[in-house]
Amino acid sequence: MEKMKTIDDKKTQILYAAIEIFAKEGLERGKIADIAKQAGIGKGTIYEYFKSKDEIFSAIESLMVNDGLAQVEQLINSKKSPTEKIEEMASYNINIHEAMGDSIIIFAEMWAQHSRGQWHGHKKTIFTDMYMSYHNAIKEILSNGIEIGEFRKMNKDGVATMLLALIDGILWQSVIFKNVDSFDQWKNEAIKSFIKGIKK
Amino acid sequence: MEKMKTIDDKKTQILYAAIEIFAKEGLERGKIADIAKQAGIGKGTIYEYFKSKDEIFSAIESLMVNDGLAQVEQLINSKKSPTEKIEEMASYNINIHEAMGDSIIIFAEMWAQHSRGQWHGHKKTIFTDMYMSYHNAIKEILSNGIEIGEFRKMNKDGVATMLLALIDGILWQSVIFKNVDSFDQWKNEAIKSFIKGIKK
DNA sequence: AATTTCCGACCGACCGGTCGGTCGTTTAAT
DNA sequence: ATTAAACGACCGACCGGTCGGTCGGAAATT
Repeated sequence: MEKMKTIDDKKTQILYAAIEIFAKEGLERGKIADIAKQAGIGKGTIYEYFKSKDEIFSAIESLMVNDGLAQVEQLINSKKSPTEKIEEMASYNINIHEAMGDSIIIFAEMWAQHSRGQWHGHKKTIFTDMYMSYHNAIKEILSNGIEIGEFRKMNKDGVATMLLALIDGILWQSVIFKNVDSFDQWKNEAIKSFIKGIKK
Repeated sequence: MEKMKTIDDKKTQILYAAIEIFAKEGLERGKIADIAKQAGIGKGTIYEYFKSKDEIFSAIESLMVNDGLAQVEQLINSKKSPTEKIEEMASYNINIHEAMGDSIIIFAEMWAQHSRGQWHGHKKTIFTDMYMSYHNAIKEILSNGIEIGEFRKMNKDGVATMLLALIDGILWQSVIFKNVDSFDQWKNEAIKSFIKGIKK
């Protein structure tokens, strides 16, 4: 177990180095040698823990996806009102870059990889699964809100898609216009408008 | 002049081949040799018309960006009501993939490239300019709508950001879940909700 | 009209640099 | 002393870009 832990730590160390490099350079231009340097280890060592570059990338995806899903689950099971839940989910996800710092850009890489993959008819990915989970979580909140009369009747799939779209889109714009200081204000207006759009 | 036309046609021919290849493989994995093959010409010939792979990519961006901006300008100057303008803009942009077919994925590539570019502190790109244009166009429509009492008072930057985010996000989800047949329904619900959120 | 010269679009074999992955050796741990 | 972990020089596949040569047709010459 102690040994297991050591291995996990090293894997994590490599993973975080890889996140930084891939975010900065992209999957193709980010070199294994760079990751090794960033992690402060030798290049060969990386291959003691991962079979290939692709495996590293997949591991990063799992890491991030699982983080997000854990957050959602926690939120779903909390005692807040539907409106608060929606607000919180949007706010949390839009602010995710505060927690991730600049490495947030790695999501762009993931998007590019997976949209290409989906398009090629590859099997469903962990990434699309994540979207489905989010989508369903939101639907659940909406159903609940409608039930207790907090929200109007609506096409729940449409609205769930909309909220996810909103979260993603705002996040991306914050990446591109990263020096916009009134971002918080924008974000709040967006969430407020969204809530107004679904209120009874 | 006749010669000029020939050159333009060849450039266009290469560009469309490149769009197909880059959409399918990404900027890094899409090989010049593949583009040549797709265009039905020799590899060397490509370099008669473009200086480098990057230049081809830039040309593709200009092509797409300019198309979008022309659309926006036309819409802005039309005689429709602000509400209709908003609806139409959202609808047009969300449906853009109908016009572009599979090549829509090249936008993912553009996103990835530019967010990375921003990170590296590159100068503003044609891509960010495009966003600003859209943003300002939406603000103008909103201002007008508020003036004539069709929309409530709001933080226009926030709402413009929100609408752009929404458009992008929905578009992307349609790419990832491309086999969703109720997409139109979702789209309409999203637009309807948005409008309700900004009505007076 | 026939013939020669000239042109430049087109081509793809080739070159040089790059980088993922390997492996024999060194170092550390037990 | 034995085993496990770490290492980085090395290999070779790969690919963007180059360049000398080809060839069809236009212009010049006869």
